[in-house]
Amino acid sequence: MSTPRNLVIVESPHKAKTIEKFLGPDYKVMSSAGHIRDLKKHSFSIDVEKDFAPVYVIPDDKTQLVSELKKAARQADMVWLASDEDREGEAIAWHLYEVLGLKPEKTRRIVFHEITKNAILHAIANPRGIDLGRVDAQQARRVLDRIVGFELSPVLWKRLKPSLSAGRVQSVAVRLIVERELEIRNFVSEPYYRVFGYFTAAEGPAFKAELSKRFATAAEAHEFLESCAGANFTIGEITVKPMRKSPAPPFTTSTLQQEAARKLGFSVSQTMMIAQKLYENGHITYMRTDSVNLSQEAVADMSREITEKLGERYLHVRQFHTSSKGAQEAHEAIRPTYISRETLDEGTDREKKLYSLIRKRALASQMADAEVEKTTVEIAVSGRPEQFTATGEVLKFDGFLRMYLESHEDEVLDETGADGRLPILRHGEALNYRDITAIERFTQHPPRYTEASLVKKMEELGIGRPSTYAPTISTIQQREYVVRGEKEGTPRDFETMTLADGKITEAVRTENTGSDRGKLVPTDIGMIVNDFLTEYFPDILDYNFTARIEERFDDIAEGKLPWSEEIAQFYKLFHPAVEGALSHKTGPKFGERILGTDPETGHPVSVKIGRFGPVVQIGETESDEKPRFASLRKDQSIQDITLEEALKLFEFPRTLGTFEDKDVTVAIGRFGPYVRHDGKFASIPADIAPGELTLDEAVRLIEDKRREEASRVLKSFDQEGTTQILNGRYGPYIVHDKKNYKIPKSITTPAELTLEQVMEIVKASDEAPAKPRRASSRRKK
DNA sequence: CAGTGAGCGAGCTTCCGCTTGACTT
Repeated sequence: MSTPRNLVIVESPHKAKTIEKFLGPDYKVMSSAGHIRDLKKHSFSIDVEKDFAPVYVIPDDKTQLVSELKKAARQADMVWLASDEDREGEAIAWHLYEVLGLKPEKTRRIVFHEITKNAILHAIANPRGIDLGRVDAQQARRVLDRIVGFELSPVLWKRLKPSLSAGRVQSVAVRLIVERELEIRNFVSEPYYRVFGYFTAAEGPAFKAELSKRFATAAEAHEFLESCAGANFTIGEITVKPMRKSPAPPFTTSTLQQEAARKLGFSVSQTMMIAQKLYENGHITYMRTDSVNLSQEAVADMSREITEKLGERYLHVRQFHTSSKGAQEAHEAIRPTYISRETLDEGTDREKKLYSLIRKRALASQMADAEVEKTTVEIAVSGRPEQFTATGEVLKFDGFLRMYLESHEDEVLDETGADGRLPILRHGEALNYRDITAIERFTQHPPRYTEASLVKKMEELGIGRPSTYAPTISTIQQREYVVRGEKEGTPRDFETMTLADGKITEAVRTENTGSDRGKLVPTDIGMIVNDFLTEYFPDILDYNFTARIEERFDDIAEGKLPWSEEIAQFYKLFHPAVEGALSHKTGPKFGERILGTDPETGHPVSVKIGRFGPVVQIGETESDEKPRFASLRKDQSIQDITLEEALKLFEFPRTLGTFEDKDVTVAIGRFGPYVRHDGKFASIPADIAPGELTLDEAVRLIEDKRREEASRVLKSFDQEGTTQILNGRYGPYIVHDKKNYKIPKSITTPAELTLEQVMEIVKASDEAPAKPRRASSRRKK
């Protein structure tokens, strides 16, 4: 077998495989699997004194790959660096050139934005050199992010809490969430009344209309209904307007994440994992992209598909242009690789659903506008200045809607029923009312961010990249700056008044309000870290910081200024701010609140962020007496905890008395209140207040727990309990050597298993190939 | 997935963007 004379290096192994097929036996295609070199992971690795010289290393998990690339490069007559045409891709090409020790005459830099044979052949026919300007811009980006992250984070460790982190992207993401929460907190919801009427004309069914005016009070609404009782209703102006709706562009990473969340309920990281699978299996193009562009081949295929399946009338070839800040458009939009594949017959359910969403969105983008006829009818009320308005929409031509309907984040349930068809109505025609209802509504605070809407906002601000949206969202949750809300909300009454047959009846109905379930909510730590950073580093936390710095990177790319100069200018302002923030101030800790004094000891009581999170402290650290500490419960907040609530936290641990000659104590632990006795623990159920727990109740809990433990052991094979069959929350399972094993479904009477059978299951399970770990699993430290 | 339960005197922690595997609690 002769060795190919050409080596092509791309970023993704899957891309390499595809391309190799296009290029024939003269070409070997390998991949770098992303960056092959970076700043050291655990050290600053930037020499501030020497023009910010970066110390690059090849990470351990890349050394083997790099040596393979080196070997292949030596054997080739020509090496084609085919990393992506964006800033990072250019840097990857340069690192490859440096690390592999390539020679200029044996190296070419090529780029393509689509994985099609033509695009690649065209690229090979039109090589260029490495764009060092762009490489420098990347180095500046990299160095800046390292400086910001590695200088800010230690400030947080010293002033607030160890292991915290800050960065150009994550800190701004947290800020968005914190500020939204403050808006919500300060929002005062006002009630108002909307009025809906159902009317009938001479012919046809009743139709719905809404009063153009909203009333501020129940009295005004009532008065209006009263005057309706004896009023005449007459059709006023009728306007008929043709309208067109256009399809959305095909998916980018960000829009895919948003729509998959709304339409399929996927989290941002789930979407990316599923998309990765689809990509690896060759079903879709690359899933980390900011481009809405489609290759000519793809457009041609889609045109054919639309014309064949739906007819010429449905086709409308369009070119979309990206509007998002900082887009680098190294790839195509996300689309199916074979558009005629309507559904997948392999893969998981979720893969199939996501594929179909991607396909429909891509196809719809090349389809005709939908045509709608919108009719607006005004209805006058005699003796009143207010008017009702009825709207009807008739779809004249469905166009792209046949394929795909985009959904919107803040979709308010439309209570006007606007999409219905109105009966035939004439100007001046008299109407009868069937019923008219005034409903109390409340003004709404702005919505909390979801993962998906946060990604949308970040993209608008140009913060983060397609490859980092999902990781950033999990970082800010791992640091516990932000949690997904769990509050179910509370019921709220609202009034309704209905006029029918000349009589007004009133009723009170109930709705749920204030739920933050699944939404992103800042924690105490998130709030205080944000306050701290915005106070000391307002420039970095500015929503436009990234956009501004991107302009500087553009200057660097154009060669207007050496990158180290640019960084030096930044550092001159930034570093003193770091020193300032570090300079230790005496007095209360940042974000600390003094609640008052402890009536028993007279010592000050305060709440703040402690080593392990929010904590109440009685007494001062400097005093001779040791201060006492107690953690806040999960549902309590530094912002609004009262002195009484704080003092209550010190009621535990408390000894209730003795049982069987051993102390019975009640305490609050990491997982809620519990009773402790003789080295054993029993949780206190949520419906018993731990403060009011009596010794009798505690003993009962201990006995319950003993019973539960006794029934937990189905069978024990030895005294020490190294091998047992236990009854768990999810049915029986085996414990052997402190590891848990699943009992195969085929065994219906697990209590009758023999030791031999148990050991067989253990052995089989130990030898089984490791199951892929669910990436969504949150790592508890 | 399978059960937990402290303390504020260890040492370590940390960034953003490219990209995939490796691997038990």
